[in-house]
Amino acid sequence: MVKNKRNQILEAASRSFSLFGYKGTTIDQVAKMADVGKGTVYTAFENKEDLFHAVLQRVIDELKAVFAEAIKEDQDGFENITSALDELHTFKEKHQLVAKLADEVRVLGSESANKALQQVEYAMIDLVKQLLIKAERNGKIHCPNPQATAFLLYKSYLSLVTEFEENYAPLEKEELIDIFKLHFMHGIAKDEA
Amino acid sequence: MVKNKRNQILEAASRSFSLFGYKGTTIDQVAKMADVGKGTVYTAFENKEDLFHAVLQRVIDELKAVFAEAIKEDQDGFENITSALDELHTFKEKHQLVAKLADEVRVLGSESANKALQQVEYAMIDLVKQLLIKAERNGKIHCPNPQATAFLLYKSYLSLVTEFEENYAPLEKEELIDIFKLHFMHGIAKDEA
Amino acid sequence: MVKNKRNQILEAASRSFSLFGYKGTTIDQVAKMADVGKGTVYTAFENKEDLFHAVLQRVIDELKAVFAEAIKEDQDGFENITSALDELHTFKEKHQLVAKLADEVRVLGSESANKALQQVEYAMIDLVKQLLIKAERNGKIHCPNPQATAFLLYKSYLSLVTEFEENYAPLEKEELIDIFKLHFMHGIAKDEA
Amino acid sequence: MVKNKRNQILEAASRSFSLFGYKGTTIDQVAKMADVGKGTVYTAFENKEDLFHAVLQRVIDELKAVFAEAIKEDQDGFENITSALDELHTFKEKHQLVAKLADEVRVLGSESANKALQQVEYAMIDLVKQLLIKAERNGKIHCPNPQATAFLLYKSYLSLVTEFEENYAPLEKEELIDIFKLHFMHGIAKDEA
DNA sequence: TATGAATGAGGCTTCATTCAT
DNA sequence: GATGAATGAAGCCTCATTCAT
Repeated sequence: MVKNKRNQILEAASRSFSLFGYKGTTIDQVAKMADVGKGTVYTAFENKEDLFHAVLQRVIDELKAVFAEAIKEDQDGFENITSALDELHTFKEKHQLVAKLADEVRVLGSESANKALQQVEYAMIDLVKQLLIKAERNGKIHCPNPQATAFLLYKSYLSLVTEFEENYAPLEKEELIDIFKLHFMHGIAKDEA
Repeated sequence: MVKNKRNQILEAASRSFSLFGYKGTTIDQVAKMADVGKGTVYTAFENKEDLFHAVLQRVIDELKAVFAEAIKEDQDGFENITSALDELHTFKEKHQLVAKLADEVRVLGSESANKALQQVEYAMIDLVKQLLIKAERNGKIHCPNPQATAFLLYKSYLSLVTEFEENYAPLEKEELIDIFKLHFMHGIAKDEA
Repeated sequence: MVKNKRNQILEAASRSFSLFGYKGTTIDQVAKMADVGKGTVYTAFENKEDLFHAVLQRVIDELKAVFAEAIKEDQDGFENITSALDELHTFKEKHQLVAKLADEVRVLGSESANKALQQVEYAMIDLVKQLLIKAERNGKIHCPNPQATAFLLYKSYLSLVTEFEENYAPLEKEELIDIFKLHFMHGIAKDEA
Repeated sequence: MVKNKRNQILEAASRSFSLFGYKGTTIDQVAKMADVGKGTVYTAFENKEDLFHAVLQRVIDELKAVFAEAIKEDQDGFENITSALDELHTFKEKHQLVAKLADEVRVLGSESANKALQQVEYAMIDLVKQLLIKAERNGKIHCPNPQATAFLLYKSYLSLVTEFEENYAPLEKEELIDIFKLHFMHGIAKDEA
């Protein structure tokens, strides 16, 4: 069962990278967590970086799929940020992993891993951008720099579901959506000068 | 001149940690960049972690000082986000370093370094929070969850001056301020339903 | 063959510790002498001290075994120092190693190694003491301070087979026994024949 | 005061070598204990080994002097082992240092240090040997192998005042003498009283 | 194909020694 | 002459990777 072992390893690596980061993950760890021999890791993957790459790719693919779904369903263009975030939120853990790996990659950054990771981010941010553009065309929002807005939305979401939860307070999904509505949709200024 | 060599090393370490991260930085590297012998690093610092800690502390202290200034000058309470960001922006590089180190620490996190870093973030986010609360009392803004808002403002700022610039486009200070005004002060919704 | 490599290393370490002492022995040395890679040493032993400990333990165990034999065979109680020394002498090299390691341990003494080493010495000296006490009860010898006598016998034996041989003259087994008979038997014998 | 500093260092090194051994003694340690700068050690001594050598030499010289005295006073030839040991015992600490250094030297043994140390031992053992020979000529003792006997006497003395005291029980001078009388005098005396 | 014992490059740290002040 | 900051060789240990079974 080639695929089976490979998946065990991928799963274990995913968990380990997420918990301990790239340098903090040893092949021994992964092998043990996957319940396979150390050598087996090297029959399934070229080397540590290749394994990292594969973990990344899997997350990327899953997230892309979610977004492909999301964009199909959203016909009105960002009208209901609520449901979009709702959808997004079902993959909170995946995003948390992405955030962790992004840290890693920024820090240790083998070029290739970096590229792979940026691919996800680009894809997701670009998707948000498309939604924003559509929404503006529909006259729903005012958004002169959709690139920056999309970037901010995505990054803010990540920050909230990773660090904020960790260091300040856990957030219910409703609170999370409220925060987004407040800040991005409406703004905090009381009387708009 | 004790302080001189120590500062050379601190400076070099700062650059190296910023570029390659904690694990990615070797003492040999630092020594070479500081143009001192490897052993010299160990006359100035107990060990690698101590050096890291010192780099962190220096940034922390500088940032704390900036913020102490900033809060004094802002008498109206967040009225002019413009000038606040302006002030903040003079320390862009320091923040970029903090962001990098924060990644490191989150990933490799020796407890002590982690504590030190959170201290800065707490301090800065708390400071923003105070400004927000004051502004709300003055009726300038509507802000039901100042903690979250402060967190978002700080993190968004960091994201923009680090990753956004790196991956998408460099931002002029004016653009940066515009982005903040647009998103946080006013919001992007055209007619608020 | 796990035990095989482990034994190669143990053997090599034994020789190296014996020749160059603890500090004077490098892991590289041991690895080279054992004809294994440096890393292999660390698959078999936790660290250098652990290796030292293991070497010590092996000698200890061997010597304990010899003594267990010796005491069984001596039914008359130290009557025939000749045969006792004879027996003992078959492990001359081991004792020489113990002496060397004892020097090391006294000098560099990690507590644990020290404990281990004293265990052997205590065991062996105590055994001699028991023999002395038995012999005295049987009226064979006069020995008011068996502790001191046992200590002296053991240490003298060690000195003779290590330093004396090294610095003055090699000793035939018969000479060694003669020396002991002369100095200690005649000294401690109650009725002088 | 050249001699003064040099003596401070010699004194400090003596203590440190005695306490921590050769490898266990750092030049920093010695400098601190001598209350001089580290560099000063190198103005007074060529290098660490030279310092060690000097410490050794000083002990050697002192002990030689004691023995020179001892042999003059003993006109009867080993008749009164009591008074000989008595004399010897006033230099117990020196002997303990010699024992410690001897361990060191055996372990780390630079040839030169080894030679130096053996010189003391040779000198002292030889002196004992002369006494033994004289005593035998006078018909006081029976001693077919004075070399070995002298060696044993000296080593036994050292063992008793170092290890035995440390590990078993402190010895009063009287006890020590009794032990020697018991083991060696009665053993080697021709006519057993 | 799966395994894990074996490997060695590379990193941190210590400390004897030098040299500018 | 005295000093101690600076140095780098050398030692211990980790871990990605290989290879014989």
